[in-house]
Amino acid sequence: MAHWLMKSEPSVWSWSQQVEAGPAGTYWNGVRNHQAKQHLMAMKEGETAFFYHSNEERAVVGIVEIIRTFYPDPSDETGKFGMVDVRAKAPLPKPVSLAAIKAEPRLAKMALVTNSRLSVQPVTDAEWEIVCGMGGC
DNA sequence: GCCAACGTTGGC
DNA sequence: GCCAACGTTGGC
Repeated sequence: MAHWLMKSEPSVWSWSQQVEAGPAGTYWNGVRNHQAKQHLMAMKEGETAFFYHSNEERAVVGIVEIIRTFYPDPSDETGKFGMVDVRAKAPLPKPVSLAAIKAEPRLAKMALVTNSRLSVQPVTDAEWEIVCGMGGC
C-alpha cells in the first residue's frame, strides 16, 4: 500500500475544514501540475496520505484516506487535470514540522525536502514510519 | 516581504 | 525546438 503527502495552504483549505467535512470526505481539486497529477492517478482507494500545511504553518498535521480514485476536475476548463476524494482519518497527536523533518537525516530524501513545490508527493514506507513515529501516531 | 526554484508561455 | 520572460509557489 502506497503512501502520499498532500499539501495545502491552511488559508485555502485547512485540516480543520477537512475534519469538518467528516466521513463523507471532500474532493481534492485545483492540482494543475503534471507530476502531481501522475501521483493523483496512481492513488488507490484506502491508501493514506499525510496532510501538510504549507506557508504559515509548515507541518504535517494529519492523515487522510483516499476514498475515490482519480476523476476529472470540473474546475479545470482544459479537461487535462483531475482530482481524488479524501477524508480525514486521524490527526497527528504531535504535528511534525518541516524543521523537524529537515533535522532528521533519514528524511533527507523526502520529496518535501528535495522538491518542496510539488503539491502531491509519494512517501516511502520507511519515511511514513519515521514521520508517524515523530508525530505519535 | 523577499527571493529562489520551478513551470509555463510565447517570440524567434 | 530553443530560450528568455514571466507568473506562482513556498521557505525564510
